[in-house]
Amino acid sequence: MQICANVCIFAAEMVTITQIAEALGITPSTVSRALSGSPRVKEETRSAVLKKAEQMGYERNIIASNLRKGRSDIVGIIVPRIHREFFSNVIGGAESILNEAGYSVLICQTHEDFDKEVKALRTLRNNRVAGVLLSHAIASSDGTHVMDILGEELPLVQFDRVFSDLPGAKVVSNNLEGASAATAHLISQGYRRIGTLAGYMSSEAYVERLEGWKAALSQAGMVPDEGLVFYDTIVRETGFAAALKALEAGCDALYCAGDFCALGAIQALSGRGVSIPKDFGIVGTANESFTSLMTPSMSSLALNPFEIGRQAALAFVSGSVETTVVPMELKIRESSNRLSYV
Amino acid sequence: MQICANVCIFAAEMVTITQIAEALGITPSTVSRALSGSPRVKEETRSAVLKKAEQMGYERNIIASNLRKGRSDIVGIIVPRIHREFFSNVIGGAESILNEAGYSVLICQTHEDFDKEVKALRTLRNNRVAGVLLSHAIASSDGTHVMDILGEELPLVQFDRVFSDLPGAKVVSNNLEGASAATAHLISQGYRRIGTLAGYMSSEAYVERLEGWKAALSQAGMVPDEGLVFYDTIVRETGFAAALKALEAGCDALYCAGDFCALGAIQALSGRGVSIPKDFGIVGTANESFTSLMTPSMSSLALNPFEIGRQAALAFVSGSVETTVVPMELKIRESSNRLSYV
DNA sequence: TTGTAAGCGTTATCAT
DNA sequence: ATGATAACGCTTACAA
Repeated sequence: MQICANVCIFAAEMVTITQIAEALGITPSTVSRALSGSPRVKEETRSAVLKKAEQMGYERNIIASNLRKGRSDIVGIIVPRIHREFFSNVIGGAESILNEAGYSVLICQTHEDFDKEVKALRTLRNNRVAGVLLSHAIASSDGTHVMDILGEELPLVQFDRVFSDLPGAKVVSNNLEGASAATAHLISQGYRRIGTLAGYMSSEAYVERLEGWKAALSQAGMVPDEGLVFYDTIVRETGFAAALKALEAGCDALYCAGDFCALGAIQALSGRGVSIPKDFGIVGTANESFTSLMTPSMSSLALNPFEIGRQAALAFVSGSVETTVVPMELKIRESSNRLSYV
Repeated sequence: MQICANVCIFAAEMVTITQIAEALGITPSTVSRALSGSPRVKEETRSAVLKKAEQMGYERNIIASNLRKGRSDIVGIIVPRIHREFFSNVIGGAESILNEAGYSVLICQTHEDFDKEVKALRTLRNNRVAGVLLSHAIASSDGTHVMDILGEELPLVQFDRVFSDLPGAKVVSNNLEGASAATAHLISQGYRRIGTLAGYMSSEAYVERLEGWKAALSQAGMVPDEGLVFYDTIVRETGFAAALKALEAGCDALYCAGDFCALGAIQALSGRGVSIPKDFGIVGTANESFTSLMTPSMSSLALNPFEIGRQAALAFVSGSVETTVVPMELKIRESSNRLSYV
C-alpha cells in the first residue's frame, strides 16, 4: 500500500517535449529547436521553454533522439582486459575527454579472445555507437574482421595494439625508441650479453620493441644474437622459464617486453642465487605499480596509458586520422642500476 | 577513387525488417515476430525469415527496438574508479553474467566525487538503461540523490559501498567477521597493542571493519582503545603518517582497512628501523596484487570482487531484492607472520 | 497465422 | 519565428 503509493508518486513518467509544448501552447518542433540551441527561435520563447523544461523536470529521451539522428552518443572502447592497469588507465584518459564532449563510454573486454572481439564489435555496431576505440586481442592477427563489421562509416581509433593496414587514427607508443633506450641503459651499466623476452610477434608493438633491442645493440657495436631472443607470451611463468634459459645461454641482462615476465625472471634468478643487479640486469615494460614496490625494485619502460587514452579520444572527437606517437619513459630502479649498487 | 569505391561497397546501409519483408513478400510485423521468437508465426515462415535475414546481413536496430520498448539492453555500472583492482574485477564479474544474459555494460566513474555520481546517474537514466549497479562515492553520505534520479521503477543493485536505507538488492562483504578474523590473527601472533587505520566512517563497510576490530579485541579480553583508532582516508600518505603516530602511542600492530594505507604504514615503520613482523605486525585489506610482491609481503584481508560483481549482476537479472553477503578471506603473509619469523 | 495501423519521442523538411 | 508533417525502425494490439 505504502509502497504502491510511493511508486505512484515517484515513478513519474518521463516528461516529453510534447508535454512542454502543450503546457506552453506551442508546438513540439519549437520546443525541440529551443532545447537544442537552434538559432531559429525567438530568445523570449527559448527562455520560456527552458524554464518550463526545468520546472517540469524534462530530460531528453536519448534513445528517441538517437533513433532520429541515426546514431548514439556512446563511444565504445574495446580492450583485452580492463583490470590490467594499462588499459584501465587508457579508459580513464579517454573518458576524461569523451565525457567532456558529451559522450558516454561503453566498455567491452575481449579477454584476448578473437570471438569475443568479434562479438564486441557487433554489439557496438548494433548499438549504433558514435565511434570505436580499439586495442585488439592478441588472438587477432589482422584487421579484416574489424572492417567487415564496422565498415568504413563508423569512426575507428586504434591504440597500443594497432593494425597499420586498417584506416583511421592510431595512437601508439614509441616502442622502438623506448626499447632501444632501455637496452642502451643496460649497456651503459656494463652488462655485456643482453637478451630479450620479446613477446608475441603478432602485435606490432612487440615487433618494434624487438627492433629497438636490436638497434641499441648494433649501435653499441654488439651483434644481436637471435639465440638470446625469447619469444613467448609475456606472463610471469614464461618469464621465469625464459630467464633460466637465458642464464644458461650466458646472458647477464634482459630487456623484457612486459613487467610480469620481468617479474618472473627476477624471481627465477633470485631463486638461483643470482644477484640483481650485480650479476644480472633486468628492465621490464609498462611500469605496473608493483615494479616500484618489490625488492629489488624493478626498472621499467613506462607507457603513458592515460595520455594514450586522451589522444585516442581526441582523435575521435576531432575526426583526425593521423597516427599519434606517445612517448615512453624509462624508469631506472634497482634491478638494472648496477653502477650505483653498493 | 579507390577509397570512394570501397565506401560505396562496404558502407552498406543497415538492413531493416521492412526490407526483409519486401524481399519475402510479407509484412514487417511478421518478420518482427519471426525474429523475436514469437509463437504466432508459422515455422515455415520463420525459417524463411531467418534465412533471408542471415543472407541480407540483417541485425536488429537496437535503438529503434529500445525506443519502442521503452528501455535499453544496457546495464550501467557506477564505480569510484575503474583502475582500482577491486572495482575492475567487480566489473569483470558482473560482465560475465550480464553479457551472457544479453546485456551490454556502460561504465561510469565517479572519482569519488558527488557531482560526478549525480551526473552518472543522470546519464544512465537518460540512456534508459535496464538497471544500475552502484558502489557509491565516498563523497556521498546518503542515498537520497539516487532515489531522486532513478526513482523506484529503475532496478538498482548496490555493492560494496551500500546505503542500507535504499531499496533494492545489495551485495556486501562480511566486513565485520573479516576484520575480526584479521585482528584475532594479530592477537594470536602475540601482538599486544593493536591499533587500526579505520578509514572513513561515511561508508558502512569501514564502520563494520572497525566494529570487527573492536569485537576481536573484546573477545580476547582486551579493551579497544579509541586512541589507537586512526580515522582518515586510506591512501598511502595517510597510512604513513598514522603509522608513526601509532608507534608513538605504543602500538605493536595495525589492522588497516585498506592495502594502500597499510603499504604506507610499512614504509613508515621500515624507515624508522622497526622490524616487520618481529616488532610490528600489519594486516591490510583488499589483497591488491602488490601485497604478495612487496618485501616483506603483506598480509591482507581479501575481498572477492569477481564474486561480488557476479552476485550483483545475478541479483539484477533475477530481480532479487535480497542482500547477499560474500565472504572475505584472510591471506596471511610475512607482514604479520611473527611466529614463523626466523 | 498474418496483415493493418498506430505509436515510442525526437528531429528535419517543408511551408507559413 | 513558428507550425505542420513525416520519418527514424521497431513492436504490438487489434483486425482479418
